[in-house]
Amino acid sequence: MTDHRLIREFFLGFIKIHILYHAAQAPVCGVDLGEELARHGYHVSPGTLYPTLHALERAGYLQRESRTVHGRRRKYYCATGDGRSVLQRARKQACELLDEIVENDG
Amino acid sequence: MTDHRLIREFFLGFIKIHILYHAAQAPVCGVDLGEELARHGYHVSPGTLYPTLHALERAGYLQRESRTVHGRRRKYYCATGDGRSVLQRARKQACELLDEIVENDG
DNA sequence: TGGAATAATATCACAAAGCGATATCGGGAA
DNA sequence: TTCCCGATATCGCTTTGTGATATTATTCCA
Repeated sequence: MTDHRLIREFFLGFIKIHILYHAAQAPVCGVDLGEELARHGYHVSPGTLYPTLHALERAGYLQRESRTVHGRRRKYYCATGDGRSVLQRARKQACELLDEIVENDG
Repeated sequence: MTDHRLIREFFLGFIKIHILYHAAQAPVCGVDLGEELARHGYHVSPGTLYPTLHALERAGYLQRESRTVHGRRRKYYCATGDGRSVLQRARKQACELLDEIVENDG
């Protein structure tokens, strides 16, 4: 395993939490998410992004809606109630993680 | 995919960051880590924990040392310099994640 | 009106990880 | 020795990650 890959594993969960967060703020489509995540330094290829969206939808955390925007067909995703609870839980656990690992900044 | 499994995916990275953190504080062995993680609500089976330790060691983030404690043979892991840099980076990214997703607590 | 180009999403194929179950290893006790 | 047990290691199967490629659907322009 390359270093690059192992480091990425650390943050795959972060990426999913980001997706849930954005879908809780406003409906978002795949390309939007790809660009938004890239702005945060997470480079996600379509082969990762779309299957992730499908999995989150299957799990009932995202709801999909087809729209045509500028003549392009897009799938917009919005967090469901369940999705928002999971996001809330992720917030809590991320806080706890930080509380612990930041106290001694070695 | 069950909900349980998908939720766990969110936090697998957290678990690895925890491991790196504890190994940066003091040398730790597998059983210690299992118990410590359980205290934080992360239940990690040996089939996950030990391969993870091996991967972190192969990547050069952990250094292993065999010790005999109370007549039992244990492998203690300590974060290397590279491991500490990666941990530092994880801290930074976790902070950024929280800064974003907490600002609007919907 | 073709039909090439483009945008957005979906899928394929392979490598790798997650994990419960099971095996192994090594020291102590008897 | 032999058995036991704590600790670690590995197996086998399922699932995920991902770059590359395909599919779908619309626009543009000769």
